[in-house]
Amino acid sequence: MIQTRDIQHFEHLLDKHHLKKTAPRLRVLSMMSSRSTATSQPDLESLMQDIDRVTLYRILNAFEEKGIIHKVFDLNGTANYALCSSKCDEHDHHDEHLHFNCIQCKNVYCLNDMNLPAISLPAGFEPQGFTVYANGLCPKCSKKAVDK
Amino acid sequence: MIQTRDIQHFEHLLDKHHLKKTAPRLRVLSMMSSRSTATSQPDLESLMQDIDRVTLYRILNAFEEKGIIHKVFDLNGTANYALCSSKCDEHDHHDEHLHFNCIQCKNVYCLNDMNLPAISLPAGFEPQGFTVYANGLCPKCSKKAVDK
DNA sequence: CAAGTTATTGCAACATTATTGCATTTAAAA
DNA sequence: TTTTAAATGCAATAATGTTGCAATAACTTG
Repeated sequence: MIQTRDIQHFEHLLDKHHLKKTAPRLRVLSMMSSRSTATSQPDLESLMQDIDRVTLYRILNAFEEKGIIHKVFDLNGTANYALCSSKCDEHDHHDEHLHFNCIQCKNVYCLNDMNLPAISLPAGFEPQGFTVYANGLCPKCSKKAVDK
Repeated sequence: MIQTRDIQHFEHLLDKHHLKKTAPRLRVLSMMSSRSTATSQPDLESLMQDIDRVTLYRILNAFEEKGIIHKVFDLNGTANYALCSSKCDEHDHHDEHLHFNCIQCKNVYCLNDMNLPAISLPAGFEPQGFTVYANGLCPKCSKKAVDK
């Protein structure tokens, strides 16, 4: 459930990034924060049918640009969006966390607090960031598999 | 340059997966093997304009299903395709290698022979595979940056 | 707090990509 | 060679990404 302090947090977030506090934007933020997994653009669209498709598209773009949300691609290449951890901002947008794609329920989990081991690359490559995708069964689905 | 033994290899590959040896399929295989980086669907399309778009689409799907190629998403979420290492097959399709997205030239490199460090997940998650994406500058582009 | 300014929205239109059905063609098998 | 099963190419449609523009809503300033 969305609390008053969440609303205030969202408004602050928009303020911080010089984005106007509009109804569609606040609704997108509260929708995303109410979900434990990343949400695809089509899903967001059907969850908030009264927001225009193009508006949603632009809101997501603006949020991503500002470092408020990040984009994750699932196993089908569909873009999924999730709120960034509070540490991200426009200039230091690090989504170096781990993404988990469940092959059963298709949900995308952002496992923010995992620290990744160092990864070495061949000579010449100069990495600026890493993203790790794991696929398999999420806790819910692996539990179901055992229960059967 | 494509050698006779490559053609034979491709034909064998199709045979092995019970796919008919057709001209478009062989052309797609030789095109992909001639490129050091993964190739996007739009690029493949313009490289082989006389192959129908739908045919290309279906060829790529069939190849991926059989474990002949794998799909990599670049920073824009566009699918890029590359030949799998010879060890992949239908039942053991492990593309647990490292993908490198160059932010300059946009090329996608498949760094097959890197072994990834073990990655641990929260309790309940049962991973079946990992894919690591690094983004940054590839050897060519980082060299150019220094030269300037 | 009213008026002006600017960002944002929603609509229409268009571009690109993904996907399906079907008739025709081609490769492999008999 | 004939048969048959798969693959191709075309047409059509669906889904998604993107732009321009007029109307609207949010912020700013006097």
